[in-house]
Amino acid sequence: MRKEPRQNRSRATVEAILRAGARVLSDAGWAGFTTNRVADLAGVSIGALYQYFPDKLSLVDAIRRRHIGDCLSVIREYKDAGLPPAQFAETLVRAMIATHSVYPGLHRVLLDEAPSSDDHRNPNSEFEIEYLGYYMQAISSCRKRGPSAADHTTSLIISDAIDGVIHNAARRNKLGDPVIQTELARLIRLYLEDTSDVSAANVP
Amino acid sequence: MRKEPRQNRSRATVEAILRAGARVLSDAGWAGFTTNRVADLAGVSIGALYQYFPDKLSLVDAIRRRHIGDCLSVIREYKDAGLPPAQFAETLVRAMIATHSVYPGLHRVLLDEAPSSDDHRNPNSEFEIEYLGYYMQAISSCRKRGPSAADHTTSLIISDAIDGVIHNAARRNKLGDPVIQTELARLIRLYLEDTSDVSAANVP
Amino acid sequence: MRKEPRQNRSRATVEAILRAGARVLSDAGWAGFTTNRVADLAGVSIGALYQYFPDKLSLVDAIRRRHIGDCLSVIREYKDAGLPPAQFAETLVRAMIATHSVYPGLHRVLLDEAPSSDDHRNPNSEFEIEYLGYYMQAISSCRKRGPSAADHTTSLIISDAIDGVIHNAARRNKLGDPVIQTELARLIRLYLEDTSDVSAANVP
Amino acid sequence: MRKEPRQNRSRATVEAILRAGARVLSDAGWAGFTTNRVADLAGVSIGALYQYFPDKLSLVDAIRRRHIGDCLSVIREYKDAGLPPAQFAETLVRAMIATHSVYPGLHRVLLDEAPSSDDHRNPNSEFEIEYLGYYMQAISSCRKRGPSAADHTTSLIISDAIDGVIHNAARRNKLGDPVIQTELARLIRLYLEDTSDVSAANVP
DNA sequence: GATGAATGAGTATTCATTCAT
DNA sequence: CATGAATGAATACTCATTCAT
Repeated sequence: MRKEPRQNRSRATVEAILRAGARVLSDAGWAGFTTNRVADLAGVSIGALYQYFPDKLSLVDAIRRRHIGDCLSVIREYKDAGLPPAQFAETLVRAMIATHSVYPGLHRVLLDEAPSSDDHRNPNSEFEIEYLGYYMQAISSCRKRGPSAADHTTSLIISDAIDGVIHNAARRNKLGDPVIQTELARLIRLYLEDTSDVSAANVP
Repeated sequence: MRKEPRQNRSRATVEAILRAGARVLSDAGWAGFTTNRVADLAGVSIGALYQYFPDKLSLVDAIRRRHIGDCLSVIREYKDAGLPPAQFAETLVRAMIATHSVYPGLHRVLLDEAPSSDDHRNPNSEFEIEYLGYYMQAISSCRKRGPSAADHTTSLIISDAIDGVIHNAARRNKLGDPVIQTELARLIRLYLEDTSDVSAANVP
Repeated sequence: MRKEPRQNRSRATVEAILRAGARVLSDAGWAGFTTNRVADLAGVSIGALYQYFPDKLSLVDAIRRRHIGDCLSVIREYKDAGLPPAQFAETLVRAMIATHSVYPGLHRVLLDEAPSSDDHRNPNSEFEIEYLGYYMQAISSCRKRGPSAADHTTSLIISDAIDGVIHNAARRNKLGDPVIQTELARLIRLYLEDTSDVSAANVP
Repeated sequence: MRKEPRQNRSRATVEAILRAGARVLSDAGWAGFTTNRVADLAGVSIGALYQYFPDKLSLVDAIRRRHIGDCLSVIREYKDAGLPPAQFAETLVRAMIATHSVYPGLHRVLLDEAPSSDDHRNPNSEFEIEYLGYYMQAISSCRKRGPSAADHTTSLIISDAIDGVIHNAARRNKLGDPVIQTELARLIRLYLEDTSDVSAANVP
């Protein structure tokens, strides 16, 4: 950020810009994300936007930092709870859907479309590593045993399947449908409960 | 399309443009998809491109029509085969991954980023109806029973979970990883085999 | 200037702004001379700058007035000294170099790049008239005779040649080189000593 | 340049842009040099300008390359002629004035104001080295003796004095004045003819 | 008075599309 | 028919200047 907002007025401005930016990204995608449109929607002048964000990329980075923080919070909250698979799946799915409900398209646009200074698309980006790390902890905690090498693959499958279902539900405007939520949770539960998997081989 | 290519040369030109377009969409996304870039890569002049496609949208529509046709073929092929869940899941996943391997990013860009004249995002678009219809047939065929209302939800969950896993694998350059393929198939198989689901309630 | 600074604090503020302005003009040229940058460097707020200077032009005019005053002082000091050509040239060159050493680029930027309300580029500007007038006096005093019409041309040649050599030395970071100083003085001396010139014709 | 003009039409476009650019730089300086203004004056659209020049800097570089070529030609032409000082000075000054007469402000703007990719301001820029090299050859050729280390300083003084007088004459709209030309030539001749200089020490 | 947040006209650059050759 | 030069609306970003606090 170009400069730290000190007065109340400027903090409100920055907040409005971030909200408007998330809205525009979610609704119009990266191609429709123009700085003038964001400023308009935020109700500030284009100059005000550039007081705080030196360029378009830094704005989208700020929006991403905030959104990724939200995503990490969700999984971080349950990673050590030791809930049984049925409850873990149910809780995780509900929380993820809630996180994606305000700006349904935001996650996809931030991860797939929008460019980034730190390349978060990289499988070794800080975000991916932290995110999958939490998932692996959650899985071993859920299965009441120590970590296993195969948990990495399990994490990928679970997080990506959830991602796919939520993202397509958002596309179809069905994020609020309780049947989707129940069935997605069932998909995850069945996968977690099955012990005939490759990971079993690694746990003596 | 502005005019039907009749001569061989014209057909080759159109083919080159479509291939180049798919490549650019897959590699550079909608934001990097410029008509001049496509013409360059296709080895034709920008004027030639506009001979066959009246505007950018008609070009992306043509690319989409072709890609969607490929996707439909995959599921259409197995919808009446009556394979047991394990084999159906295995076969379906393998075929889907193969379909996405030539232009790994194309599917996502076409469905999520690129605008469209006929709104294919619409849950009632021709494509979605046909696609999900095939899935529903495949599911009831797989379960050796007649169709059920709940098969619609099952179709959504399965197709969207596959979509999510494949798309993120592509993003991580892991589309060829056999472990991903096996585990994705297992996820789908477990879900199909479980009969404690809501759909059971709908079948007397 | 918008208002005369009366208190000590105000005078210090104005002084800081003028110094910062000269520094920025010298280092970054007219294109890099922004009011916010000057205010920053001066350690005052942009609002304070606009308290004393109603706009950017008035600021650059104030800087120019001060610099031109310094230049006039140099030549005014020696115009009636009646030094022989060798000493006059030596002294003049040394003093001119000293005057340009604090803000080496300032003179050029003020005269060539920066716009001005009173058009100082105009050959009939107050500054040019006074400056060349002093030169003409110095020349006739140096040659121990009365003024001549041709002294105007001689003044132009001498002042412009000095200007060119000093300005290019500054550009090459060689303003401090004593060889440059010696040779420039020699150039001027030879020209002043030569009596076969047109000016001779004009003095009966 | 972004692409080589092949057809006649495009060669004319590039030529018009270069001429218009030189005119704008000369008349309005770097600060007034806007790409839209250049395109307007050239009678082409802004898009056409960017077909040939990828950005503003590349345009000013092209203008500079051409102008510097002209300057080098002048001195290159006389460097080996072996003319006596009086004629050499006369000829050089006349040619230099002619070169600066089409776009009187251009030289100053290109060397002092406009930024450059290859930093031609650098005393070690290709241009400076070649330019001063020619001057040194011309001086030793003019003095009918071999090269001397002090010729470097002599070159600086002569070229910079000429630069200063021409540039200020241009500023005063007096480039065409024959008295200026005569007197400038005299200044240079006297300096070249004087053998009491430091360079004498280096010639046994 | 002093501050610095906000404004918005102006500038560089891109890219879909047209049309003379 | 094919080519590629030309067009110009749209978009990112800057900076002189104002004014609420």
